[in-house]
Amino acid sequence: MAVAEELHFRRAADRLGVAQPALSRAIQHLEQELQVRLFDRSNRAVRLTEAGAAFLRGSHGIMNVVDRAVEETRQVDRGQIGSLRIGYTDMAIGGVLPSLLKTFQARHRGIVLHPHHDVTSTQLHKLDQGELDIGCVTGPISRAGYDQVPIQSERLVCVVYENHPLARRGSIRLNELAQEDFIHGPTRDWEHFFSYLFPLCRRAGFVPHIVQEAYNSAGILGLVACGMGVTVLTESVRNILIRDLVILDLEDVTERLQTVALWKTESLSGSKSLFIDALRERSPDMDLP
Amino acid sequence: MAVAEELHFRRAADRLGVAQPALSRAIQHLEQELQVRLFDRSNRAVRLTEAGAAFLRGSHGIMNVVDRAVEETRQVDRGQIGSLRIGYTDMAIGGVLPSLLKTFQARHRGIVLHPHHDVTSTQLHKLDQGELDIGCVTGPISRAGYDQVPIQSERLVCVVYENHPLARRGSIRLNELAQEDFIHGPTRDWEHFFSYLFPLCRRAGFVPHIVQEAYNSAGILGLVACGMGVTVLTESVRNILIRDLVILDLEDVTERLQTVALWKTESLSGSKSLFIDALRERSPDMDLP
DNA sequence: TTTAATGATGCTCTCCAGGTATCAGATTAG
DNA sequence: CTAATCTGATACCTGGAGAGCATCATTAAA
Repeated sequence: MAVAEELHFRRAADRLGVAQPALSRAIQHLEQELQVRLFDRSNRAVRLTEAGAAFLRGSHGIMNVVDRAVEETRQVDRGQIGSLRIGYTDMAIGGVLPSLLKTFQARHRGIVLHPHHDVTSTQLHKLDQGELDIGCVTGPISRAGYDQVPIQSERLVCVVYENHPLARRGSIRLNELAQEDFIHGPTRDWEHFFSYLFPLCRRAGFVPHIVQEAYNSAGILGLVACGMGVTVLTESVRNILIRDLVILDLEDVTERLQTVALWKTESLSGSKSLFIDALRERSPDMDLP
Repeated sequence: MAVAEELHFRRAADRLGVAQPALSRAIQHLEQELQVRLFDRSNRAVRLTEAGAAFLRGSHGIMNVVDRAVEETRQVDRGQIGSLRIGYTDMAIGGVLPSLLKTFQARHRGIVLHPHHDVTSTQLHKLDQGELDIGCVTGPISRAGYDQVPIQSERLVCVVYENHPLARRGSIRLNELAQEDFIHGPTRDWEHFFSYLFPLCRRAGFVPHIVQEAYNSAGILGLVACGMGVTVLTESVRNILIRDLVILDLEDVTERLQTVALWKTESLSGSKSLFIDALRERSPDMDLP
């Protein structure tokens, strides 16, 4: 490229910081390898052949592609560009996660976020399989080879329909629900949530009488609104405004449902650690039991 | 790329035909130069980092661009692709040149032809300046550093309007035009053509009485059709059918107007010599005086 | 505990790229 | 017409990058 631009071996060699003979031979080797004459050179003048001009264009292209590849690699390494597959539960997406994703996205335009809605157990499986980079699950989780950061901690609340006898109370105690019909999520999928809720009910002296299982939070709330029963969910449901529903605090339940971000300790890539940094920054004081 | 595909240094080294330590160090050097870790390698497993995956994609791109640059360069060298700037005169474009360009184009799809309409003197100038690759001019031309091939040789004919006294004759002698009004092209530009015609008239005993100059062949024929005068052109005007015009042979003019293709002897590129080969093939027996 | 597998490291040697000096051909100066 | 100058090519030599061999270090499997 230097010779093509200077059309003068000595000047090109000066520009490249090598001696002129070295450059002459370099060009000779190149021509030999390509089996194409790139320069017409008499003792007095150097000119590009047509093929040489074509190769000059090609060389510019090569330099561009190489530079871009290197630059992109470095950016990926620094996490400036990349992609993250992030799992989330109903609680996570109903709580802090949306604003968290939004601010992260605004700060790191080059990172493409791929959110996946899955319950905790599915997310754990996908993390194992490498199908997710970060899971946002009901925790805390202690799992070999995984690290976690808490992202939210919610009280439980009771949701009833507007005409329910308890609807005007504002807050109740958990044992007041002993005789109520419960609507809840699918037992198999929501095991992590139930493993929180059921011990609390047992402590309050009853086993919840589940009359209906819905497929997800929205379904549960819909069934509650129809008057088919009540439910206990996390306080993030306050963010969802639904007519005919009333949310009641549970006075005697101080336990909080943790939602944690979870990732394989190994293979901490640039974008992943940037995301985790953002999580840590957001909840510096929140600590796990 | 081999390591990234095999995820195994020894196998990759085998594939590349080098020893494993050499490959290990090559990767180390690459990582050092990029300042980016491309592989996570324990003693038991090799995996691409995210940056490594990015660089693998980049490398594929680089290989493609390099291969394409080399291939394109070779094709240009062989003349399989390229571009040719070809000048032509009214006579050339009225005669064999169109079919010549057409067959050449059909045979060499990769070569882009750029025709430029110019009179002989302009073409010569542009050839000197390197603004044309091949000129098709009124010849023969003897010019240092240039080669030529004849592409057509035409008789002169007289063109008159339909009601002209000579119109029914079919053929005439040149001196019968002694008293006629002549229409002709611009004296300055058509010097090459005039340098043929005027000596013939002088030999026939008269100096043509030019009453009107048009800008080009079409203009001349238009003025002739209007009855403003007659003209002498080459027989290629037979290819242009214009109402109200009659073409007469000139019995006593055996001289022929040569049109030749002309190019700088030096810098014979692939596509240029292919074009010249095609010209030579087309007129193998036509010889210049 | 031993064995096998696998990447990293140390050492040696080769050979290619680069440097210096010079040649060969062409243009310019006087 | 000769000398000077310019410019790319060639001859020869040297140093260092890179290749191979032997071996180490670590880990998983037997």
